[in-house]
Amino acid sequence: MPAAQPSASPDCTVRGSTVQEGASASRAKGRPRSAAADLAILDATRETLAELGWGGLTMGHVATRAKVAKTTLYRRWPSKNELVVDAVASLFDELVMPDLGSLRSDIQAVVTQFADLLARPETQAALLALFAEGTRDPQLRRRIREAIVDPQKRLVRQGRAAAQARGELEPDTDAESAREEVDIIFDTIAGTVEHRVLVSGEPITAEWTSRFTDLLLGPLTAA
Amino acid sequence: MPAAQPSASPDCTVRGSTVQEGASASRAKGRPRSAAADLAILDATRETLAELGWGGLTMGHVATRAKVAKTTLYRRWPSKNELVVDAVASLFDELVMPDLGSLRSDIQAVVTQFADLLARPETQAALLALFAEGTRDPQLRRRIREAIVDPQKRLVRQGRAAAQARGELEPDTDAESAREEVDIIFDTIAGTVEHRVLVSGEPITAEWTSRFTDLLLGPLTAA
DNA sequence: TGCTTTCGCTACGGGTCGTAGCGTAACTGG
DNA sequence: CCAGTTACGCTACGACCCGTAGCGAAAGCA
Repeated sequence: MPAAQPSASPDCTVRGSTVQEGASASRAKGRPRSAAADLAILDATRETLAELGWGGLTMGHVATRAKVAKTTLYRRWPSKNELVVDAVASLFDELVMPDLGSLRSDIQAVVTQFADLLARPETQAALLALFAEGTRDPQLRRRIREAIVDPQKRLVRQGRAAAQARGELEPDTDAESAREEVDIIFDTIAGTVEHRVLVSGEPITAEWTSRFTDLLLGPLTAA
Repeated sequence: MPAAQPSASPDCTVRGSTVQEGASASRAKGRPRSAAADLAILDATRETLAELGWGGLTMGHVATRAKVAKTTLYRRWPSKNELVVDAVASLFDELVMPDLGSLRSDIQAVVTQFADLLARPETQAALLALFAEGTRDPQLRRRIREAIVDPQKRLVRQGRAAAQARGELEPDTDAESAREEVDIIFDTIAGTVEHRVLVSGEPITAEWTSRFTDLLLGPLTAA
């Protein structure tokens, strides 16, 4: 398995005081943080997640596995939740919107990609646990949305744009209405696949994907 | 808020040995278990869940609140997870399939009911956490499916049957195909509403429900 | 009146979280 | 080259929770 590329925002804590002082780009003064440690910690988090699941993920384990002191983890992330957000977010970056020539095949491709991602043990162990914590901690939920959920809405937007360019969909008339439509499509795809895989525990077959795509295409397939 | 009726299966552990001996219905011999304690524990679990969330739910808290010794909890449920399954399952029994005269209004009514249920703090705190644990513990997942998920599929079946009786839907041709259709519809409704409420964190408005229903009805609305 | 099982209580071992204190390592500016 | 600043590894700690064990007492049955 290829090592996932580091997340866009490796650090979670701010170096120095909270108030921004002096120049905008503060030149670090002391010993710089080890970038290798960042990667080692995130990798160790994903590996431990895959092997032991959320319940078995302890800061001690991660630290040992990353060959790093436990205190080093707490210097970067305030809590286990934030660490896992960063560790998991990068997994979603591999999702891409292909342009296969028809809206139907594009949707099927994305659904299949998402199903494969959810089949991986580290995703499976972390995603729902993270969402669960998010229901209680509004700040964590915001981080989840910013790092994981919202970035993936690009897939829906890209797919819509391609279909509009092909003439399969009407062009947008109202920006607000378009945004709501993107949201509803996204929630439907993400929620349904998650529920099927993680709750019902049944596999995503090609036939299921085909049926589900029919549902999503809705009125278009009636013609 | 009205006290929820007790779950169908109050006990989780078997009294006596695992091997079934003698008569089928084993007549209890010693001091019987307090039925009042069962209800007090389940109520205390829901209340604590609503106030402190999953993370704040400890067996000690529940025991204290139910005015019961902690050991009494462990005599009935082997672990926190199983206790919460029973405590939460009864919340879902209040969902009903109304017969409002059209498939469209029936769907909207159920979606609204489900959204209201998910808006309640005890449901919100417990459901995703439970699902998350279920991804790691196959036995717990089975209990979740049997106690929470599968029973609610009746709603989809009832709605379909009513629509078929009205002539809005074609009668079933193949039993297997019908079962798959029920599954896909159920996963779509449950998953999408859960994702919208619990992950995206946005409210379910009447307008959203209307749009989502359009999506579900699919080809029918094109006519 | 015995027998059986539950009940409340107290205490315990094992594990995790997140923090504090220390001496040392790395890097920067004078 | 040397002081200042920051990160690092290590160890230890208090607080909390889990799940179990042991005890005497209570509540039903034969």
